[in-house]
Amino acid sequence: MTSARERVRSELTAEITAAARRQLADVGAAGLSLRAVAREVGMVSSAVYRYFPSRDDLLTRLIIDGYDDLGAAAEAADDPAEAPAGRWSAVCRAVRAWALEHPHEYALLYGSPVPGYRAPQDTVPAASRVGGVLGRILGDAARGGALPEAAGTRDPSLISDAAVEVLGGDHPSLDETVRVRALLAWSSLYGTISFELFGHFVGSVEDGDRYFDLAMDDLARLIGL
Amino acid sequence: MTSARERVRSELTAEITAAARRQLADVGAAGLSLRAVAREVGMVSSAVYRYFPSRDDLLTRLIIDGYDDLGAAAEAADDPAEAPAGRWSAVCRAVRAWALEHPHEYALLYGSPVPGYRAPQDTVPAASRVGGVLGRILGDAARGGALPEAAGTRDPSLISDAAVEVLGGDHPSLDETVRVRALLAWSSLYGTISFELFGHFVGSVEDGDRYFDLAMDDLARLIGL
DNA sequence: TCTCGAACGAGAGCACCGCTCTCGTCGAAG
DNA sequence: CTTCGACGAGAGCGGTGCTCTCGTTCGAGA
Repeated sequence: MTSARERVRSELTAEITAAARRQLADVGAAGLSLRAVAREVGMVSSAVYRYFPSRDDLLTRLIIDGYDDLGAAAEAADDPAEAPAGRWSAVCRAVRAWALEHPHEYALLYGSPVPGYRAPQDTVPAASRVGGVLGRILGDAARGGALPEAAGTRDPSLISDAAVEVLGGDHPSLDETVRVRALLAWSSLYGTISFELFGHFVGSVEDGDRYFDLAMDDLARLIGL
Repeated sequence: MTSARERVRSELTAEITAAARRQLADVGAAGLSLRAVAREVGMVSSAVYRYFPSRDDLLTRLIIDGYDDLGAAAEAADDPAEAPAGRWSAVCRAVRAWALEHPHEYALLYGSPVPGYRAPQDTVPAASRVGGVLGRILGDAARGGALPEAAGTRDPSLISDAAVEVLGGDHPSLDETVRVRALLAWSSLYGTISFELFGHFVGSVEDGDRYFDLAMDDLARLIGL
């Protein structure tokens, strides 16, 4: 039921986002210009507004695509047959590799929010894919008996039920203490990558690859994997 | 030996940076407009270029000031008479409090780099003040015997000599393993704050204050404090 | 004390930006 | 076949960073 008009519209939309993606990789989100994107696809700037109501909506599209691309990379790097600690390291390495390959996209996703704070609702499903992978590793480790028994405390006012579900759900090995550590490890992964990418490790860390592996091993131990 | 002209120049420079600081707090770094700053101080835009050669130089000034302000807050929060773990928590809390009070400045410091990657040289001394405080805590803990004996490994290609010096220098309780953990804890502090400030914890962490305290306690234990 | 150059503020202007509006055109649904 | 909506082009508005020029004014050296 797709008319020719709808097809050419979706093709043009894809072409615009592709051009925007290229420009994002070149000059970063701050330098992304809707007019330049229009020039690249051979349009006049006002015509682009038929497809994206504003520059920020175009950026939101790129954010969602970026989350999806990163999430796919993380999912592809996770082999459920491996041991939990190995899975954790592999996924962390994949996230870092993606960030190093797409620094401007990474900055768009995990750096300073760009506009008047983007609408989170649309980006949530794509944004939670990496967290989902990491949570699955934790849950599998718990169900596989790789985690020590926990004290079993549960404090509903600290971590949301949705996050508890993502972090492996209910299990004797999972309590608020290890869930806090899992969230901490999750954000620390991005803290490490951001520091490397944004230059805060310049002058301190000499061998980024080895430092990252050691740091992620420490985080795995922190969680108990 | 300061002529009247020099004095009025430094006063005007301060007035411009103050106006820019206010605008940064209002609309963020991306929305900071040199022309608006000029309007606020009652100048025409071209006159501001007598004091700052470009908008990015003005931003660099704000970055340095921000690092200094944050560093001062961290130093003020550190009481060397306290136990290492308590000092660590206090400094972490101070950094977070500063970030929550100055979200746009924090984003400017630790979010995506703004221009064509700022000149790091000028910002380095101010930027390393918080790291200096945390490193001092680690060194004091080692010299105070609060840390377990370490294996004593030293790998010069992993962490720079300058960073080793900041992280307490040479001591039997300090080896590459705990130094990696200290750097990890350092970046994790900012990873945690950034996730909270940039909205990545929305839907997961319900009680930000308590989560932060628990997470920082975990990091202190990771280092061995 | 006078002079001359440097510092300064103001203004015009350039190229670019996001975004809006209007106006022909063309395709597809009725 | 008609008609209406989607579409691209173009002009234009207000804003931006930045440059250049032009009088003015201040202050250091003669």
